[in-house]
Amino acid sequence: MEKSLIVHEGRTFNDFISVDCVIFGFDFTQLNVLLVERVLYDDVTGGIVFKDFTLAGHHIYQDEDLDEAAARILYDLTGLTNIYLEQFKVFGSPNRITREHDRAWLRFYGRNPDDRIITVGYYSLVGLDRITIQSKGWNVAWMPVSEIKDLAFDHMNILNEALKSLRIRLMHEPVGFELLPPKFTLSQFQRLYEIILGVEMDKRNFRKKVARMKYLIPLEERQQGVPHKPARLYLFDRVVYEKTRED
Amino acid sequence: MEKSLIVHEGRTFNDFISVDCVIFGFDFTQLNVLLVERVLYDDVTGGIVFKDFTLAGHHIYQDEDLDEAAARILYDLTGLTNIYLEQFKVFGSPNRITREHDRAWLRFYGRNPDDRIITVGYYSLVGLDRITIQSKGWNVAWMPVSEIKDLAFDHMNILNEALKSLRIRLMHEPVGFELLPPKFTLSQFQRLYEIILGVEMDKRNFRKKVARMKYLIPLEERQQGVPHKPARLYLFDRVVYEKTRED
DNA sequence: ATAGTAAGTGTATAAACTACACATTAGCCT
DNA sequence: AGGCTAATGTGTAGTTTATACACTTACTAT
Repeated sequence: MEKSLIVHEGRTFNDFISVDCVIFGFDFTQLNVLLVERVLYDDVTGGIVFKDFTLAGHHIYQDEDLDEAAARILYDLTGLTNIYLEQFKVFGSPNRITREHDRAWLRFYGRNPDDRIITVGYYSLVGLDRITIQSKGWNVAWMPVSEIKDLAFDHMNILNEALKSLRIRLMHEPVGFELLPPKFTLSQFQRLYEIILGVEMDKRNFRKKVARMKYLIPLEERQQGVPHKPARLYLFDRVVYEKTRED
Repeated sequence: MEKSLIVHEGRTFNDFISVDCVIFGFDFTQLNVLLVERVLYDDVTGGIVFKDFTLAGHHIYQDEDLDEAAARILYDLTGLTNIYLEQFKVFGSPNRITREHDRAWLRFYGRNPDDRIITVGYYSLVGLDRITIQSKGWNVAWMPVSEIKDLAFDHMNILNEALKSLRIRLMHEPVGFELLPPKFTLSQFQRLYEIILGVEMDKRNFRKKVARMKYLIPLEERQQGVPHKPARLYLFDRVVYEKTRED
């Protein structure tokens, strides 16, 4: 452990703490995660040794709060602010990074793979339509959670833990709204629950349940351009929700 | 940030990460927390400048997992192993330690109060009768949560966050058993909920609810030596509980 | 024996959950 | 224009869970 050498815009990074953000997005069909491409080049030839994906993560600045760091990482990748971020777990095993290709990648970028780094995991929920990815030189991509088989470092584990937390949270609080556009149909809302929780739900019973949520505002507006009976659109009223929460 | 100098039993401490344990105990009357006395002595006279209390905390060893560190801290203070420990939040604000007496205390013990330390918070639940405090030179004490007005550093904040997590958890899972002796009465069990959640509950309705918990085993045994009708004793069956959980 | 104390028990009402089937209304196709 | 397709939208009956509420029982201590 040496004094930190990495400096950026006049601020010093803390080399021992990083934040990883699991950024979830829902496209009415699947739950997706925002991933960042990682490339290892050959020291000698400069050719590509491998490509894979990491979660959105970064070290924290020495004078930066953890929540701030998570918000910064989210902003740098998506341009979004004021998004709900949940700190769900810390990953601090001394053997977090054991696979040889992960170690090689770190060495290539001048890091010591034996340095111990503690990572604080956050997840955030973004409505896919609200976002135009601001790549800033990174190659980023939405990927369906169901298709992700492996990730860099221990990020697959971090993703799984984030999913677990999200599921528990979704069962108790209506966080699903965050993953949808401002106006949505009840079917879209139901599908979101079914996909994230991995269950099937009865349409009538689901509607009875959400009818009790006073913060779910039905509009006169309807879906347009669909080849079937157009569904009514709904709004999530955050103010009413905050009032309801007091119990 | 310099190379770590503190070495203990041949292992190196990580100076940037610590673990704080909020160790809860219930004595049938109140919810208590295990605290460790902190003393600041005068540099010159050696007299006591102040005494107060901290949570049970410690830096982690470089080769130690976070959960291991939490278990070690709990063991060192109570001699207990195999106790449930829940990692509930990370405290990493760059301004965690601003009060002058906290800074003075750190300086006295050779630390730089401006060093940034990230603390991972765990809480654990112990049945008070199971435990004989192993002080190992520290002055430790159980203190009722309701009587704690302030603690060292940001530990009051950590305690409050632990309580918040515990309450949420208690509403969803029957973790209360951990705070009671192996055999307990339903009134004790109910009082535990009332005290931790800060609510009053109806005796008959409470009993109806717990009657549905199949992992709560009624014994033939009864309370002895009480000046009123002796209550039936109950056991928590962990095996049945784990089976019930699968739903 | 009696007073004090906490244990233990039942019923009626309201709210929430589950299972289940058919008519409606838009676009699309011919 | 008419019929097809596809998803929307709605009601009821049975079961389980939540809430409100008061008196008898069994032990100890005086």
